[in-house]
Amino acid sequence: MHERLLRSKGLKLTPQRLMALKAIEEGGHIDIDQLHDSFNRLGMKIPLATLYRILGELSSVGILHTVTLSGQKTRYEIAKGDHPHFLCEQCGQLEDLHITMNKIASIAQQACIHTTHSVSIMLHGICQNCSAFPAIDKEGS
Amino acid sequence: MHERLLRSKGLKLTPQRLMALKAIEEGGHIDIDQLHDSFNRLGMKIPLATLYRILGELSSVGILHTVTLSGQKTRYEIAKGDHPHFLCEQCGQLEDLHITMNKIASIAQQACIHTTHSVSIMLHGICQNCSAFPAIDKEGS
DNA sequence: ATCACTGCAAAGGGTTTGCAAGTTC
DNA sequence: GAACTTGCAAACCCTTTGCAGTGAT
Repeated sequence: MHERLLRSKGLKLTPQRLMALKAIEEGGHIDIDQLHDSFNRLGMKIPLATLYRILGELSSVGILHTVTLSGQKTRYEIAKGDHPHFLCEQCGQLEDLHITMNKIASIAQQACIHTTHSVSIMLHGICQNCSAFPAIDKEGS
Repeated sequence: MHERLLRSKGLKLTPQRLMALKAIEEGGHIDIDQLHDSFNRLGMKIPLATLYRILGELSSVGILHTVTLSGQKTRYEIAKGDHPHFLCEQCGQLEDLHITMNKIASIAQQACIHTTHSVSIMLHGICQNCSAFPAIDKEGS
């Protein structure tokens, strides 16, 4: 399945690439360090430099999509079309919002005289989990 | 005017801060290098480190707003409430879109079960100027 | 005069690159 | 076997920080 993806882009199948795709698929929206940890947990040593290269390639061919966040590490997700995200300001978790971008884009487009190719929308707030347990510090003190 | 802003935040009036605010106000959405150039053009030498510090302070007290872009330098604008932006993929210019965020946010919110504090919306496309002169390369070859 | 701010230089962190060795097809 | 990919180390940003000197109130 990921094999098809890679082949379709003319990329060779390597364990590193397959593992990266698997981890990102399972992890949802993860940054490079979380990805690196996924490798380590399975005993697969991989240099960050290689991960950066893999993530860059997969992004540039459109297999991955990057979410750039102010002051935070870039998150990666399997590309599945534009959609809004919700970022929890407390725990940093990123969630997909299930709404077609068309609605939003069409409204934004009303104010925009240019040709729009894509729209990125990020909501910032506090997620349900953090609302329920506001004092819990994930990072540990 | 900028004097009031700084005073209201308990910040001292310095030529560097006033100049930064003036340049950002005039420049619209500029990055730190463009800001640095503004200083240089007027013969004001200033280290980047100081600019970073000034921009960080003014942002943290809410006088400035930062726009984080994937793969590009952060842009700064005078904070004037949330609003969508349009980023030209060709020339990189950033424009304000004049539409209330409420409309967009309310639609996005329909898909979002969490409390939302802010919304950032970025449209990506080709601006009018670049559509008219697609071959012109601002950077020079 | 005091506290805040700037300038300078050096450190820091994330990301990229060159090249040799190892893999995939 | 040819082309691509990985691993390693070093280089490269951009950004932050420590500290002494300067400036604002």
